[in-house]
Amino acid sequence: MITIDLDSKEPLFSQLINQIKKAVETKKLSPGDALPSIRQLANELELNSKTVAKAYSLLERDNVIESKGYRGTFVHPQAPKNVQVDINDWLNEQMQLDVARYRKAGATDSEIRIAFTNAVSQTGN
Amino acid sequence: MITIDLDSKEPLFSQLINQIKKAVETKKLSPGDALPSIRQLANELELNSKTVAKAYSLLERDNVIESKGYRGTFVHPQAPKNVQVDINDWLNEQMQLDVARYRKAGATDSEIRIAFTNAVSQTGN
DNA sequence: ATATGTACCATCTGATGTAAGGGTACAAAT
DNA sequence: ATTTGTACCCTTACATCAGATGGTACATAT
Repeated sequence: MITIDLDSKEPLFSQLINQIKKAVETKKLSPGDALPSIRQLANELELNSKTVAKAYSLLERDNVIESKGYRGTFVHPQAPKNVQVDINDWLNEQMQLDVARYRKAGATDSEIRIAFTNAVSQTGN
Repeated sequence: MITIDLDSKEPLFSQLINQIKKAVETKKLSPGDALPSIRQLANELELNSKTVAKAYSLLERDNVIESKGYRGTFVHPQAPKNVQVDINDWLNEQMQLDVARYRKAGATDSEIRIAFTNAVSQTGN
């Protein structure tokens, strides 16, 4: 059902995310459907469980799937809506605008990078 | 007049910038004063000319000094005003706000970093 | 016991960026 | 000829991060 291309430039966890999202779009996965457990899927695809866990946690953040602890992981009730929304698309747009703003103010790319590193690492996440 | 600490964590070009700015603040340097040429200063401080050139070009961008080509480099007429304005202060403030905005939207620090790298490197400088 | 998600610890590889140095060359002036 | 700023080329050392993997452990359930 899910295939992984080890030679792709696309990261493994990202391939997982996109394939699950596509499965929801194409109705191969419906709200409430159970997903394979992290360790199961990792075993089938011969991936590390941490890689699958990363994909799952990001999918859960975007409300595409729902973790129910010891009961397993399921497709989120609003998954069909939420697969359309990609936070990274929004993020890339905003970032382009912000960087353009910094450059227009005369900042060097190097200075912008340093300020960015400060903002991300200084302010705890 | 200018001293460089090779063991400081502060980059050499940055030490140069700050010392020249301070010299303007404390009136040791006045508008119109000639600065040592890039190669001269590099020789005196035993630095690479590229390092001094970097400091000078950043100081010129901030209108603290003024390059007059073959005639040399001079303190900018509005230097006393402009040494007060540090673009990096503004940059750090803005960046903090923007990153906070991204995080509030649910973005991972890793995703934020990737989007940032895209925005800076994809869009030509 | 076994399985669930989750949270830590750690390591490694590859990519990228900064800071700094070194070289070479140019036009425009003295 | 020499000096000015400036613009390229390339290299080195160092740091950080992404991606991925491995191990261990936990509470909560069946």
